[in-house]
Amino acid sequence: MHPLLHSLNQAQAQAVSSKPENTLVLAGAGSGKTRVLVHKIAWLVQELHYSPFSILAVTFTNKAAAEIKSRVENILQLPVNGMWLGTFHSLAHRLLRTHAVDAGLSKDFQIIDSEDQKKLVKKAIKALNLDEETYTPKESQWFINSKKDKGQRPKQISADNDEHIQTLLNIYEKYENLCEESNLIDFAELLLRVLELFSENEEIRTHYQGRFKYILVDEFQDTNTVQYKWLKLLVNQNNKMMIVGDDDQSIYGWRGAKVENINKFTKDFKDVCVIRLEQNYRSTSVILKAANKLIANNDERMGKNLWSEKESGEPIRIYAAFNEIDEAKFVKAQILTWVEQGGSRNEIAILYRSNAQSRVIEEQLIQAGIPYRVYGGMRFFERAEVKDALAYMQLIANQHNDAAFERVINHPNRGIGQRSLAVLRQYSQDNFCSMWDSAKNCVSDNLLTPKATGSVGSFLHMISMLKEASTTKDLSEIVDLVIKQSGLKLHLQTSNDEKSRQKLENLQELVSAAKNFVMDENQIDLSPLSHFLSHASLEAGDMQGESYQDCVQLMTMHSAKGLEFPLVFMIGVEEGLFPSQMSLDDPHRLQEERRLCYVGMTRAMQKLYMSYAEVRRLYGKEQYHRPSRFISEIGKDDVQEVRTKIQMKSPFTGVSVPKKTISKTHMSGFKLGQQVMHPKFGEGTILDIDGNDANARIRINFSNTGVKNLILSFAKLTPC
DNA sequence: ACAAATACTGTTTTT
DNA sequence: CAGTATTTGT
Repeated sequence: MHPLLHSLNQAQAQAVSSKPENTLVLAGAGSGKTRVLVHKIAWLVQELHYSPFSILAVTFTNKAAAEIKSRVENILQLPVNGMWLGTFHSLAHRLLRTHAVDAGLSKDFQIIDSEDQKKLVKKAIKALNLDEETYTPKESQWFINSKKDKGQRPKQISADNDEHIQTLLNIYEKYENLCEESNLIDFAELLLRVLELFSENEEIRTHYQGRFKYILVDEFQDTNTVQYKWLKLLVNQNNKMMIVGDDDQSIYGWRGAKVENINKFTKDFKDVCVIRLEQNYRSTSVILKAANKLIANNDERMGKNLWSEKESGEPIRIYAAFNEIDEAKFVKAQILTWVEQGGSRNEIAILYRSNAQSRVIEEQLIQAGIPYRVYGGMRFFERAEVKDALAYMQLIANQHNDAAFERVINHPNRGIGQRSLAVLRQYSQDNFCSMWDSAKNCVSDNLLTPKATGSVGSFLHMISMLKEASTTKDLSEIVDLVIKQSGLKLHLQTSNDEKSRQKLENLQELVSAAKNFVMDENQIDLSPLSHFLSHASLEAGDMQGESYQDCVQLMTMHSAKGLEFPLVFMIGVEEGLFPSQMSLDDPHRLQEERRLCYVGMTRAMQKLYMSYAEVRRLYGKEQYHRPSRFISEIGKDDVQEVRTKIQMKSPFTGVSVPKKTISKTHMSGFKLGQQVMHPKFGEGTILDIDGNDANARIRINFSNTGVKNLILSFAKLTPC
């Protein structure tokens, strides 16, 4: 057998070694899809002698791209720099830099993130003199992006006599103008421009069709309309494509991803070979069985049944908490037990639907002295102080970037307030020029107060000086100069609180980032400064590299996709939270929530806990939730309830009931959650023990007969 | 021009 | 409740 196929199962080997043809690999959770992708690339190069230059591999995250790159290089034992491997966005970026003029862009365009985008949209709304109450930046931004994700320009959309839509279209159009004037491109635009480039420019299209002999796409269920069209334009009779994805793990529909693209692929392309990877190497079969049962409640699935050779494993434990604090305490207790038994903390993940849920858990973990790490939140290049510094750099690279100009003109304070700014804005609007030019003219024509004239003048001078310096100095020196000359550093040094210290540290970190920055050898014609700025927007930087500490991982179920942990807690599994309130009335969104639950469950390798709280403090109000429908959909077979509602009287009476800790053994010798044998009812799980003597009532969930309440002294129970 | 006070608003976020 | 955004007051 070929060494590349050695470690693969039959389906995986088929995907890797089949002769090049359009292929759909339906890869279930934990079925080794990355492995297939990596081996396929290696196979193409090693066995079929494809040049790396003729392979295009697309992923959604930089992390995934980096992983594929390093694993391929590891197998081939040679660098694969010639290969086009990256995210949709980074590839689009590269294409647009190479073909800027053909794409109708000026060479030094800059990329903006969604925060900058929102500001620009806001500006567009203001410029159109619209009421910001009826046309919120948020809604408008969402409108614009969803249209761009579908590949639509304002002119191609009909408002259907709907005044509201028509206005949103006007905002879209105005926003486009603002972007163009400042030479800015947002994330969606990056992709849309490439689509338009490919569809309108036959020469370029045929060039890339010829160049890419084989195209691989990861996480295909997450592609949006534009990305799909983009790929479709690249494929002709002479090249082939392999897409890898899992319709059951499509959880980004709200961001424009179209699961249907998987199905569409099999119809749009001729003779698509479909390969299913159904053997799971991650979870126990109990977990898989439950996950399969859950996802079976969705319709329009491609169909897939995960199985495992692993032992059945422990049942999924369901904990009915009395409130969110009780839930957190339960999780804490289980973690302590796990660690006591020799488990390590980074084997543990606590997954939740929304970020706000981490707080209560954090409080308990802190109290117990358990180290933890919360994923998500601000990323490095998104932090305000870092973006301030970057805005200076953007302005140095392009003085006509109004967004950058407005961000830094009075930050740190230079005494240029709303009054002066209004003059500058008005002038730029009247004369159709950038804020930079407006400032220049307002200074020379004395249109500002003497004080403001001085401040603006020296600001302009400073930027010009920095621009001058940027041509001779290297990148990290420029960054260093920027944070000093701008006054950002001084500003943070004077305010002497903990926050400022942290911010200062981040700026220093930015200097190091610049120092360590290596230019992508594929784009030599870009200045280091512009290159670095693009990198900063395209790769916001998780900063997850550092902490190697052994700590519990806290994250949303969305960010858990692709990861795996021996012990997983899914918390807040309640109607209205998970599935989320906003998804309850829409069957499609509800199914996406279910897929999210599926993703969450399939993260677990050995043990899975799911919990819900009867009452939860949310937005300052107490909310009563029912257990999530997802819990009942899993069924009873693979599940063990740790405590039932009998304990839940207290929230209604307002009197707190002494809580039973399940780790504590009851004086009867039995403890909650324990497996017992009854002469008549057979095997069961102890759900609750009420009372402390022989008259204690015991509640047991029997696998054959269901839940029964018994008197401890009469029930002849034996542990098993 | 800035700090303080008040109003508002709450999923998920690969780029 | 808690964070942000905007408005108000000096």
